[in-house]
Amino acid sequence: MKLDEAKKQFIQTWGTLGSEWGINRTMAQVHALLLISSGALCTEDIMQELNVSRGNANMNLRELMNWTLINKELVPGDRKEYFVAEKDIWIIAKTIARERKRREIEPVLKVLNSLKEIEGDKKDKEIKAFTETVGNLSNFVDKMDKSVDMMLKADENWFFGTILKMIR
Amino acid sequence: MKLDEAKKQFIQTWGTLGSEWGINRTMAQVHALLLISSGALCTEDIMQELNVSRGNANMNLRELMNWTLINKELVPGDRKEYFVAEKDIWIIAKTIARERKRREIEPVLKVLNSLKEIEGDKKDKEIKAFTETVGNLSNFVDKMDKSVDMMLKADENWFFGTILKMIR
DNA sequence: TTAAACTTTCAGAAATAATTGAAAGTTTAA
DNA sequence: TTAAACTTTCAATTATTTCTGAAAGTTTAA
Repeated sequence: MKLDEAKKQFIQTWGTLGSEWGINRTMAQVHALLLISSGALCTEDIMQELNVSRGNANMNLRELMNWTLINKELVPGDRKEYFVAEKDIWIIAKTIARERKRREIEPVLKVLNSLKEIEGDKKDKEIKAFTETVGNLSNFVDKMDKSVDMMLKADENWFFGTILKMIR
Repeated sequence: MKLDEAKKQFIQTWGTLGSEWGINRTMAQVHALLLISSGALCTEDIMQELNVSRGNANMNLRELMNWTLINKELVPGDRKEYFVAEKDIWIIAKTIARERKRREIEPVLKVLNSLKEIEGDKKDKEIKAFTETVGNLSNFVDKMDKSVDMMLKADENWFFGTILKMIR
């Protein structure tokens, strides 16, 4: 396969995966493009490669910076801003895990905890069913949260080494 | 807090989390409702509790059955179909992991593997950057995939026990 | 049979999310 | 200063996803 065709497919695939996981398709595509580029790209490059408007490119670049998945890079003697993606997949994975934990898991955990105490007869089966599910879920999400913390501190080889030798 | 208010909040929270993770909000809400109900509910119940149309309720119930997160339950002497959710959180987590792996991770892995071989000069820096990122990513996704397989075979206590004692 | 009870379908409507592009804002070199 | 080079904003538009509800389809009891 030719490089250009392969790039297109990669960008397309990554965009689709992103949107299946609740991430704006273009943001995922910009990320994909920067991931496979050898050097830094400017807004203009991204507009051309992905056929998107300046506003769209700018917005998603900013968002990727919020996620700390890309960085600005200055080219001496050039006023334009250039962007590079972090290329280390383990660092990328940890960054995404950290952000989603912060934005999504932690708020849910707070709500779940606040729902543990319900007024009324503790023998009532509706109250029992609710309390039990919320309790189990909160317990589970808490363990997930702690597992993510663990992963965030871990070294890649040690992490997968330990996980993968668990069974085989 | 009163049960009714707590139920509302739970359903709302779960719906929001679902849509952040690329799952239809209503599907997540129907699931939430069934998770905290003590008995089986029929389509009518769901339409009322969530204020959704018959078509919407039906569609999302079917989808939840596809995911095997809920089951039909027959009530003797009643022609209506009733639905119950699996309540064991570990089983739910494994079901979701298994489905997302099958629907999303595996297809991506196939594409990544097909993109490893690129025509052209292997010294060219564009080709090098592409091949390296795709290689690393494919390697990483593969390990993720195997980790999910491991989790799918594991017992909850052993799984979290092992993970959580890794650091602390 | 048949008709009531129930489930499914799907075209159109509504809601939500993403995108455009031109104007406003900012920075920099001279 | 100032004007060219660049970035950001945002109202309006477009695209995508979800939902509705009536009609069609199916099952069952009598």
